[in-house]
This record gives sequence, C-alpha cells and structure tokens, in this order.
Amino acid sequence: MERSPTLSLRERQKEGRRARIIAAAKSLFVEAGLDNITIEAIAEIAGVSSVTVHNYYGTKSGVLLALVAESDRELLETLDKELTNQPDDLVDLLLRFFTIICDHTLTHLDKSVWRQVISASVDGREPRFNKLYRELDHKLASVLIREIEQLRAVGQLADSVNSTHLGWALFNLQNARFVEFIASDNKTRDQALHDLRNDLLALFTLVIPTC
Amino acid sequence: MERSPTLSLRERQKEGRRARIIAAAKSLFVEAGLDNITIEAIAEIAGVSSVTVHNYYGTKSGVLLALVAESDRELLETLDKELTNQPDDLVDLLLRFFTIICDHTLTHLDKSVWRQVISASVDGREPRFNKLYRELDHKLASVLIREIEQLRAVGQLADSVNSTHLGWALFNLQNARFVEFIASDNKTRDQALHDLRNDLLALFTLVIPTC
DNA sequence: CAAATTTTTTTAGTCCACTAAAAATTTTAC
DNA sequence: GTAAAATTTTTAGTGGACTAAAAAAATTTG
Repeated sequence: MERSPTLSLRERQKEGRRARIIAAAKSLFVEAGLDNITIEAIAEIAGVSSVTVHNYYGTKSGVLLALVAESDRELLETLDKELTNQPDDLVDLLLRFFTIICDHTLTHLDKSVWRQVISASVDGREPRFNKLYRELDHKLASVLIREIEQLRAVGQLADSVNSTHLGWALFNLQNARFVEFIASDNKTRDQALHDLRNDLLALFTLVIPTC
Repeated sequence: MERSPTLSLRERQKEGRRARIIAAAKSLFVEAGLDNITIEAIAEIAGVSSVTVHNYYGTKSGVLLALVAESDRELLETLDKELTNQPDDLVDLLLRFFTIICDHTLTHLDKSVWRQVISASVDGREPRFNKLYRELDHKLASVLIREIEQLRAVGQLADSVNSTHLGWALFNLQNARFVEFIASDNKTRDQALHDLRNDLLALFTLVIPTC
C-alpha cells in the first residue's frame, strides 16, 4: 500500500514512534477530554520523551490533527463505497450523506474531542488545521456534487440547476446540522437527521412566485 | 435604563472595575490576537490586580464572553431597526440580513478575535459560551422567521411553507457563509455575499419533479 | 467613630505547554 | 569496526493561566 519499498532503519523507527504516539493519544483522548491530557502522558505511553512528541507534532493540537487526518481518509473511502449505489432523490441522498458522516465521526473519537477539532479548525492558532478542514470540506462537497450530477443525469433534477452551487448549499446546510450535533451532548443523530429533513422539506416546498 | 435606582458605593465601584476591565480587554484584543495578551496586561490597564480579573470573569475566555454579550445586544437592536422596513423578496431579505451581521461584527472586533469567539462557542471548555451562542442564534433565527412570516402575509410566499423550518434552514445557510467569512482573512464581505446569493439561487431554481 | 463585613491585593505556588542546548545514544558509511 | 552523522533524551528554563490563603484596605453598620 505504501509506495516506498525500502525504508532505512531510521525511517522505520520514526514511523513506529509516530504510530505509537498517535495510538497513545487516541486512547487517551477517548477516555478523557483533550485538556485533561498532558503531552507527558502521551509520551509515556508511547515510550518516548515529551520533547520528542513536540519535535514530531509541534503542539498538542498537532497530535490531534494527525488523528483527524487519518479519520478523514477513511471517511472519504466509506462515502465512496456506501453512496454510489442507488440514485434515489435529493432528500434521501443528503440524509444518507449526513448519516454516514455522523456515524463515522463517532466511531473514531467522541463528541468532546470533535468539538476541539472543529474549534481548532476555526481558531487559526494552528493554520494546518484550517487548511486540513477546508480540504476535507472541499472533498466532501465534491462527493455531493458528483452525486447530484448523477441525479440530474437520471432525470431526477432539471437541467437548469447548477450542481456545484446546489452541492455547496446543501453541504453547508448539512454541515450546520452536523456541528450542532457535535456541539451538544444531548442531541442524538436521529434528532439531527430529523432537523435536517425539516430544513430540506421547508426549502423544497417553496413555491416560486413566478411559477 | 437600569432597574436599580440606588447602587451602593461598593456596587458602583464594582461596576466601574468591570467596565474598565472589558474596556481594557477590548482595546488590547483589537491591536493583538487573543493569546498574545495576558490577563496581567488587561489588569494593569484596568488598574486592578490580575487576581481581580480572575475573580470577576473566571477565565480569559470569560472576559471575551462579556465583550461578545455586549456586541450581541447591539446587533439585535440594529437588526430590528434596519430590517423591518421594506418587505421585498426572500433572497433580498436574507442578503440584507447577512450584510448587517457581517458589517456589525467587524465594527466591534476584528476577524482574529471573532475566530476565537466562534471557536470558544463550540469547544465546550466554557459552557457559558456555548449557551450565549445558542441564545444568540435563536434570537437571530427568530428575527428571520418573523420577517418570513411578513413576506407570507404580503403574499410573497405560499401559505404552505413552514416559516419556522424555512427560517432555520436559511439562518443555517447564511451562518455557514458567515463563519467562512470570519475564518478567512482574505474573504471579503462581498465575496461571501456573492457565495450566499449563489446558494440561494441554486436552491430556489430547483424544480420539484412532481410539479 | 469603632467594630464588623466585604472586597481587593499580595504572596506564594501549581501545572503544563513549549523551547533551547548539552549529553547520550543509535544508525550509517566507509 | 570505527568515525561521522542523525536523532533522541536529559536538563534546565520561560511564560502564563489559574488557585488558595493571608494580609491589607475600604465600606458599611450600629
């Protein structure tokens, strides 16, 4: 799967340390909130010094970033697998899209950690975070746009619609509900799904005056 | 305006300290990012000890929270004043709503500080922040819903639309673009406005298959 | 005005992220 | 197998948020 056939001993060891660090971080992040965990603790479990963690990932957020990058890759794979089958209608498409994303996130880390991720993606202290998130959003929106174009090809949508703009609009709508889902411990996925459905129905039953 | 006619000397002094602290914080936040500023510096300008700042506002985010609360009050006033006049169409309504919000935020604090605000509203370290933001969102959405109901009353919208759901959907859509606007230093208000218009047009030119 | 009460400040300290540089260790290259 | 290079660890330190408690100052109350 990896492209490099021969890694020097040094490189392999580095890879191992990297892996141990993010594995340690993941296990700790899951059982306690981000700021109840010290770099020291991560380093100890990973069997390296805390300075090494800093050298590898820069900041504590940097460690989290690596975790998220991994999760993102998987999410895109999952979306590709589970979304391309049936070309049903637009509402169903978006609801399935939303469901996959919600379910995926919670299998990796819990809400409290994702809150920190979303928070870090916007606060700008760690520019890489912002970048990663913009890229992920772009990829996710692209998936949606692609599916919308398929719906149009099948005749489910008028040719007059702008798939790109519609895709971004729907992505943003869905993302708002996702953030709301993550931001509140009480909100279940099904509640969020319900809210999103209401959003879509309200928009789609809009009758244009000139019609 | 305030309900208490007679404040004891102690209460007045507290009020004064409070005011001095947030004034000091505001001036500092504007000229440097949130984490380049120390509580110590705020305290010094305000003429109190750093411990007093902690006692009053708990955390540095707490100070920021107080600033934002003030700004929120004004925003709601401005919206009430500038929105209730002409009942034009839905797109114009939302674009004006968006414009007012964007312009308002930048008159108070700059983007880098608002990033921290949005970030703090979701990260959950300071539950008050989350609460304040939910409340603000609720009030803003209510304004939108009220205006949508007016449009319906004038006949601009079909009676079949659910104003509440539509209001929330449009609020979320608009808010996504607002966050994007804040998150990027390069993005101008007009660009964001343009993107939002595209979102709306894409959604509204959707032709429902059964029509 | 004196005693009681409230509030702020001073003092002292903890914790942890993050950094720089010296020392130790390990891998590589010949 | 030894010298050179790379990398980690140890050590030591800074900065700043936040806290607890004692000391000082101010306000209120009779």
